Amino acid sequence: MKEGPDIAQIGALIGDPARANMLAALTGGRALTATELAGVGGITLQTASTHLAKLESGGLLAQRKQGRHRYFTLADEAVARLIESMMGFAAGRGHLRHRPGPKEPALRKARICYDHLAGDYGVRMLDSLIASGSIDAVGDGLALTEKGEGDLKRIGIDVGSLKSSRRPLCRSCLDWSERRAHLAGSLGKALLSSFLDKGWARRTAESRSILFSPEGDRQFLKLFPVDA
Amino acid sequence: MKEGPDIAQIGALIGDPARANMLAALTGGRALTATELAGVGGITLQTASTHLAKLESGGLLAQRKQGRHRYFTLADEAVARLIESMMGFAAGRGHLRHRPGPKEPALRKARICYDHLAGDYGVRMLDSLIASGSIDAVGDGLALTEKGEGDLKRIGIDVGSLKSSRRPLCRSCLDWSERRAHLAGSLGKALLSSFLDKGWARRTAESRSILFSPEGDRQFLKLFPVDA
DNA sequence: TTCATACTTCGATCGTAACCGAAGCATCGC
DNA sequence: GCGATGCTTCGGTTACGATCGAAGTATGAA
Repeated sequence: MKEGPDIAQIGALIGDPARANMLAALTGGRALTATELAGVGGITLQTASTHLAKLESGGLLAQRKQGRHRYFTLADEAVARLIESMMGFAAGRGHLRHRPGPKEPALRKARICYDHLAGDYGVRMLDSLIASGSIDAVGDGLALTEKGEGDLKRIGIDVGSLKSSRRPLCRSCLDWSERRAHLAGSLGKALLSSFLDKGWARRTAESRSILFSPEGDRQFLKLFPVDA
Repeated sequence: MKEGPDIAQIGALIGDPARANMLAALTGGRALTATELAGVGGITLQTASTHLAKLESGGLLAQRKQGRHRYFTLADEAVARLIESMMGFAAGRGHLRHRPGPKEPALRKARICYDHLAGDYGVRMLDSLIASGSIDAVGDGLALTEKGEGDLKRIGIDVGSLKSSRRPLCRSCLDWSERRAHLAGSLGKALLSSFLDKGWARRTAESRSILFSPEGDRQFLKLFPVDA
């Protein structure tokens, strides 16, 4: 009867709409203050405070006080993966808060998923990397090929240093808007960082969407063609 | 604000202890009646009935009426994966309903995880398959090698027919008791089935544990040696 | 020191959902 | 037909937790 991990606790933590909204907002990867999170949760600061305390003691959030602000982030990448996988699941069941129409077109085109690129552009990038033979889709997983390592070095990404990290290089992550996989893992992070560094795109202050500049858009589409 | 899938709904569904227990029980893969599920949930039949109705309308359960019984199963494999991934997550955080000690040794040794083998034996099997070169662990995923295909045929598993299925052949699944990966996917299912068919092991009526016969135990350990 | 901002804690209200007893259907065996 | 079993629906109670106003604490700015 009472065997195994307690799913109900974390289910209940995520099960409150206000808390779920906060967690989803933090999936954007950047640290947010209690006041900001109260905003996305649609609740007052007092209520948010108790919610945040619960989430923290439940191990889902980490906080870092800085001056009189209190910045919250997801506790680690495992939490981010859990939230994303629940999003993918919910999207597949049609549990949408919104009509799935093109209500937030920028968000569907390109957004940040914890630390890597998601949305139409994220899916396109992975498709293109697979089509060009830079990444092998083998079974359920992804693996970088030698050709891919060379190609990436050419656009300024040093795969060697990424390999030394404990975190997997390539990981596939289900995209809730496209319902297809995009590239996560340390390589996914490095690629997004490089786009931002190059000035091709920038993060927005309020939302999780990634805005490409006209020039960045052109470069991105050239670098990751479909039907390659 | 209101963008994306609704995590809170499914979180709330899983967040109730009675419902969580039922879902965890159904992770055992076999269909259970409403009365049985009431038992694992620790509630009366009436209460269970309303819970089950909610889970079904939430898309987590499927039911099949047979005579005057009503059999419930998880709606599909995606639900099973979600539950398992939440279990893995909860175990990693120390959210245990039980002390993590060897309280249920049989369960930790070998149990069913939806339709494949988990626990110490499940992890051992995958380790051994990788060590012998039957399965390649590449990046985040698993892939069957040619050698593996031959080895499996020799113990009576026709990989060809499995390949034709839409379901992935190999998938890695995080084991919550061992905190390491075991083999899921259609191959994981086929392997467990073959053990049961051969009479090496049998499922228990009440729990998710898999009981190996003395002879089956011997054969299994011989077939999947460690330090091979 | 004083005021303002950021946040937490307290206290009280309120709504919802979990729960079970009892009654109502449906199906099976006879 | 009859009773028994498996399950659902109804009604009413209860308990928990989400919520916010108000007051309290901490940090920074003037």
